[in-house]
Amino acid sequence: MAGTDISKQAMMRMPYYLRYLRDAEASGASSVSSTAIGEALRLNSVQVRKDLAAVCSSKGKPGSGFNVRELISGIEELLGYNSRVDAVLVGAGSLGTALLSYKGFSEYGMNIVAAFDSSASVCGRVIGGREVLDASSLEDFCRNNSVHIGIITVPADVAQDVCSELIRGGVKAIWNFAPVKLKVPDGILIQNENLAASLAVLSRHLKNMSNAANG
Amino acid sequence: MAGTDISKQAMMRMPYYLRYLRDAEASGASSVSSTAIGEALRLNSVQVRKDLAAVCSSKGKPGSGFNVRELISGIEELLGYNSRVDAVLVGAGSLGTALLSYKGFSEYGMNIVAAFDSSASVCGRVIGGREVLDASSLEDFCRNNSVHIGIITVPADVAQDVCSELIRGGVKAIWNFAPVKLKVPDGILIQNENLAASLAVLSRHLKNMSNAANG
DNA sequence: ATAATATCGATATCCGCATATCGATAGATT
DNA sequence: AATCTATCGATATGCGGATATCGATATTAT
Repeated sequence: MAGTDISKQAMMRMPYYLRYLRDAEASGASSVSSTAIGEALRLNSVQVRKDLAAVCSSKGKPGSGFNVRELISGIEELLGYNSRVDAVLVGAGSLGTALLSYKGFSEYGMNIVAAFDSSASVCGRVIGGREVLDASSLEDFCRNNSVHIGIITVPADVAQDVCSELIRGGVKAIWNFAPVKLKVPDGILIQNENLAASLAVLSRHLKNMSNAANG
Repeated sequence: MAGTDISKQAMMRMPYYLRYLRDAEASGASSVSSTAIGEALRLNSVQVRKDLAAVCSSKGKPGSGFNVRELISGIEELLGYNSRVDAVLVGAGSLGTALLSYKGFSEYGMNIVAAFDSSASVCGRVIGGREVLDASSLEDFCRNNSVHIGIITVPADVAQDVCSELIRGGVKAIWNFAPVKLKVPDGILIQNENLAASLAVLSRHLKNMSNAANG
């Protein structure tokens, strides 16, 4: 079945393809070549073909390329943009508040149904249209509402506890913004979104540049 | 010189090491073994040694391990947590506002000195203690203030324009939150922080799980 | 109809990074 | 002091993903 055999890396390129294809369709294109996509996205055309081949049964035709509409449908289907997945967010600090206020997630098929925090001063407040609930009810909430995605935006030292609680509540995939490696049983996915790590890469680049400049 | 020969992947693991080491130091440990680190962080001990060897001149000693304090200093130095790097943020929408409000960056040595937006309704507003400036002054601001890091949180369709402008202003590294592949000349680093891509990975996992369950 | 061009899919190669192996050395134990 | 154990660094192996090559096929032009 589609999806299983797609590498994580390829999956992460899908949103880029999708955006390009939507633009192309808006420009009136009905078919597009892997060469053109590759050029626009700075990807090898072979890689583009390989990625797209895994998306949907729609084959590319020599001479013309791929059918834009079919690819768009295929990728949207693959990414789940047409369906809705519920998620909970834990940790209504500055980053958590940020994500709660962000309007873009619904476009990606994700719906944050509830937010949690352990601090009494935050509980009860409404952020991004959702009331912040007490963290003690987290596990039950997940179980009762069949929530399978958890977003962790708590401080590092409590991230593991929150993680374990989410899993006990039935969560299968966790988006972790805390700068710690979480320990989870097999079958649970952790997707780390480590801002510190990204900054490290930026920092390395600047350092290398100044080193190169100064000898 | 330290830093150049460290892979991007290794660099991204550094914040995890640092956190672990700080915890260890707080617990009174003066030395720590690669085995212990690897176990805590779910990393191969060989990889840990290789990463740490690249950090600082401090060698690990057989029998006891690495000196905690020296490692911490080395990593902090490597990551630039002791120095200050100025950055500008472009796009004060919901995500941009989120990042501006986030207090954690200073801890990582990054200082967002100014925010920009093209919308008249947003310019002049104060977010996270910084006034939002008009986007037309972006390039000059970067040049005049020697800003070398740009953060892009604008909609996808204008991200490339903003990117080019940042580069003309002298920016050397860009943290890109827009879901597009930016085209830049050699020597400019783009670090993509694609939330849609992360969600894609979560989505794939859930899909695979339900497929596995339903046959 | 025929030739030229664009594009595809499949196979093979290459590369970076993670992992495994192994001899050497510091510290602990008896 | 002799021996044992933990840990290190260096070298070799393995794997996943990106890239290159090549024959085949569709479209376009003459």
